[in-house]
Amino acid sequence: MKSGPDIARIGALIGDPARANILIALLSGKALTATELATEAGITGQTASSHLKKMTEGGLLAQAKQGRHRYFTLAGSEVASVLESIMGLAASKGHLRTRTGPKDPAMRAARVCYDHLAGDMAVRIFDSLQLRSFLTVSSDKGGLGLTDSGKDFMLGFGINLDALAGSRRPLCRACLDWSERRNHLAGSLGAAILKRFQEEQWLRREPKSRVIHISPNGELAMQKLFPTD
Amino acid sequence: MKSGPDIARIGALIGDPARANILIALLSGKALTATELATEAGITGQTASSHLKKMTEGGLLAQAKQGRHRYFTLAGSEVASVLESIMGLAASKGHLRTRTGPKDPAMRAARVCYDHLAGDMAVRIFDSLQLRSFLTVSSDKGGLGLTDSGKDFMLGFGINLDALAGSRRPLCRACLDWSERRNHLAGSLGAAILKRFQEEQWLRREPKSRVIHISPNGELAMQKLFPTD
DNA sequence: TCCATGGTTCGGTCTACGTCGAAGTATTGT
DNA sequence: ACAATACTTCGACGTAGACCGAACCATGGA
Repeated sequence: MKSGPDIARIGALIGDPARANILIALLSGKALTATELATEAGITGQTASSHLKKMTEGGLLAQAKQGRHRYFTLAGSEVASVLESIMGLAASKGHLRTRTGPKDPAMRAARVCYDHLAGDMAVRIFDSLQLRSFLTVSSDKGGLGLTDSGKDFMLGFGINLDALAGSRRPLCRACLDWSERRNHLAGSLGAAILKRFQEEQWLRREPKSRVIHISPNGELAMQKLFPTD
Repeated sequence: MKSGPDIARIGALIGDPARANILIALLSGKALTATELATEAGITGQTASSHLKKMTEGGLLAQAKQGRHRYFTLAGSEVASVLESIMGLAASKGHLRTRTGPKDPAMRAARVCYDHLAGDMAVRIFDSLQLRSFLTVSSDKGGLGLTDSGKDFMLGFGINLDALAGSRRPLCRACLDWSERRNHLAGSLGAAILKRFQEEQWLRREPKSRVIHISPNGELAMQKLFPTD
C-alpha cells in the first residue's frame, strides 16, 4: 500500500539542525570546505564529516576533492528549489529568519588563497588566459597546461618557468573560488603570478586578513595584461 | 547566530517514516480520521495521535472535529507542493520505496495531488495548454498566467474564471510532478479542472488511494480538449 | 625527510523521541 | 443509564543517532 519515493529519508536529512544549517549555507550556491561548513553549523569537524557523508550519499550534496580540501555544493538546482520551498513553508508558519549580514565586499574582490590570488580579480585573470588560448584545459584530473603562446606570455611577464618546472609542485592547477564559484589559477604558476604582482607593488595586503587591495597602477596593468574582451 | 526559517523543524516532521506515510495518505486530498491514518501508517492510535498533534502544531496539517471523529487534511496546497517536490528528489536518487506494487504504474498514469491532477495525464494537459499558447510562462517563480485565448478556452470548458479570481489563492501555479519530473498545473485553476473532470464523470477515483482511472469517454475528451500534437 | 593542516574513522556517551500498554475524556447510540 | 467508539494523555521502555575525543590517513610545503 505504500508506494512511491521515500520522502522520509530526505526529510530526515533536512530535519537535523546541524545539517539544515549546512544546507542553508550551501544555498548561496558557493562551494564550501568541510571545515567551513563545520564552523558554519557550530559543530566539530568529525560531526560535520559524518553529516556531509550522509547528505552526499542521500543525494543532497556533491563534492569535489581538491588538494587537501573537499568542496561541497548542493547536488543540483532541484535540491535548492526544495529547500527554498520548505523555507517558504517554515516562514509562512511564523518562523522568521534573520540571515547573515553582507560579507566583506573587499574579500570578494580580491584576496589571497594560500599563496595565490582568489576572488573576482583572479577569476578575471583565469578567464583572460583561457580566452586567449594560453591555458589548455584537458578533462582529466585538474589537467591544466600552458600552450606555447602561453609560455611566451609568462616569460614576457617575467616568470621563470624553468625554475617552476624544477619543483615537484604542479605548474597549473584550477582552484575553485568560493566567492565567485568559478575557477581561478593555482599551482606554482598561480603563486608566481601573485609574487610578480607583489614585486611590482600592484597590490597591498591587509594586515590580519586575506583581503587584497589593488593599486591604481595594478588596475591599469590588469586591464592591459589580462583583458577579458 | 544562525537562526533562519526553521527548515529543520519541517524536515524533522517529514523525516519520520510513520509521519511520512500519513502525509502521503493525505496527499489524496481527502480528509481522513485519526484511526484511518493510524492503520495507514501501521501504528497504533496512541502513536498516531502524538504524530498528528505534532504535525498540526507544526503547520503541516489542519483538523476538523466532527462528532467523535477528527478529520485531518493537509494544511494547504503549499504543503502538498512541497511534498511532491521532495518525492521528486527522492525518486531521482533512486531511493524508491521498497515495493513498487501494482499500483505504481496506475499512479504514474494519473493521480490526485491534493486537489488537482498529477501524473502523465496532468503533464499532457500542461503541455497542451502551453503548446497552444493558452499558458504564459514568465521566468519569475511560479509565474504562470492565462492568455486571452486561454481564458476563452477555459470559459468554453465550463470554468468560471471570475469565481476563481475572487479567491486569494493564485489561479495558476506549476507543481513539479515526481513521477514525470515535469510541471503540471496546480492552483485554483488546476483544482477547477479536476472538478470539471469529475462532474463529467470522466474519471473514477480508487477508494483508498490517490490513483485515478480514466473512463473511455474521458480519454476521448482528453484527446479532443488537450491535444499534444 | 619531517611537520602542519584538512578530513575521516572509531568508540563511547548521552539525549531525543518513537513506540505501545493502560488509563482517562468525549461523544454517540440503545 | 450504560455501553461502545474515537481519540488523548501518561508513563515506561528501548533504540537511533548526534556529538565529541582521540587516533588515523592524505596532501602540501619546507
